[in-house]
Amino acid sequence: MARPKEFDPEIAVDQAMEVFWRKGYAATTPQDLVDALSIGKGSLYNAFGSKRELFLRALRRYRDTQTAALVETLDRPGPVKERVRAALTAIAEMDLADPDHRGCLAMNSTAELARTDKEVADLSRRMLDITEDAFRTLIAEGQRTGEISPTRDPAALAALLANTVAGMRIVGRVPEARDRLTHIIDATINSL
Amino acid sequence: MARPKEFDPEIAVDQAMEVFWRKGYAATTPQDLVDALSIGKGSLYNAFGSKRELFLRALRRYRDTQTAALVETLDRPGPVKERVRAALTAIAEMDLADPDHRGCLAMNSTAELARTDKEVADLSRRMLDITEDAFRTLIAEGQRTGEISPTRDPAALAALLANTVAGMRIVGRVPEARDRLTHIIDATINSL
DNA sequence: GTTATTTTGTAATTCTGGGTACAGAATTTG
DNA sequence: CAAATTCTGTACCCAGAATTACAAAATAAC
Repeated sequence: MARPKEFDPEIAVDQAMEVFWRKGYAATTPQDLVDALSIGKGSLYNAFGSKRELFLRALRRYRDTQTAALVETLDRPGPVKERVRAALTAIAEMDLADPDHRGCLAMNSTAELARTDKEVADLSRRMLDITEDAFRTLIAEGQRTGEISPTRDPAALAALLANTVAGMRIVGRVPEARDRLTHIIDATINSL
Repeated sequence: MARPKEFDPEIAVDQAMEVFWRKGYAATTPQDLVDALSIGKGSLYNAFGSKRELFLRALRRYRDTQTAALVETLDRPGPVKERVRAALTAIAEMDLADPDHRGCLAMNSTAELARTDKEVADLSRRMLDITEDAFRTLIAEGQRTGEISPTRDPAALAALLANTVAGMRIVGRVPEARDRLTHIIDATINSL
């Protein structure tokens, strides 16, 4: 109906996500975004309205891709405990391999903004819910196959595993985290 | 030797800690600090040099008081598992009772600053180390008394417990955390 | 009581963050 | 092609952040 955009908003959101992930919300300036997305300020504000709106889009995108990746890993065939280990190991390796030590955008945002921004808080809650659901389903399967004791409460165990993931993503940001993360994974698997 | 300070720097650091804890580092302005400490800007900068230096003093103080409180709880008499439960419950209740949902200053600061501020990152690592040590000692005691299986690796289990605490303090900040935290504690105790 | 020293409060000061205004360019529709 | 509409880039704007400057005040030492 009129002049078309010269950039792809979806790609732009992805790029914005990287910036927010690396620097945090408050520390990211409009100029950082303009530089990273390679568009003008006019286009930025025309397309996304405000820094916060763009941030929320980026955070939603992050949640969706991350939870999908976790569910995908947990859904692969094999013994249940091995699948849990694979998922935790993937997360640990991801954090350790990242030279920027960005951790998890959602947990970082929770720490930074959950108190004042309800929308961010709800987004994080949703992400934890999805993570817990995925673990609960897996644990129930493990109890059917006999890999996990039927006396354990799947809901509680799932909450614990989701919490372990959340913790790892913060702990993975402090220096010399490798041994810590390895210990956490080993002890977790031995606790199932 | 000259004019004495009209305020107690120790108390001022405590008050600054409260502000940083509530608002985060970047979101705290010198004006916020001046208001909370009830001193002038001149005094603030004369006494502490810069916002960052004051923040680091506050963070150190936080680490010291928090770790001391945890160690104190874990050192109380009673069965080992009950002591772990008491410590986790105390943390959960603290987070749930706080109307501001501030979580843990050290973990919040890690999420916000660990990537760029080595001093903050090292401080957080130290706090995790102390926490882990306290749990490890307790677990060793549990293995001596037979409360905890001797086949388990105390170091790994301690890392897991410290990580559980770290996770809880983030997770406790999202809405409707009570059930989640209760589940986490129950599953943790059942995993020992 | 004078001097030296440190603290205090107020008033600048500088810089940046987040955003707006606007003129011109690129489209679609008819 | 004209009209209507939406995008783009540049320039501008204003508030507030973090600090500094400085004069006046309070004290200790002599």
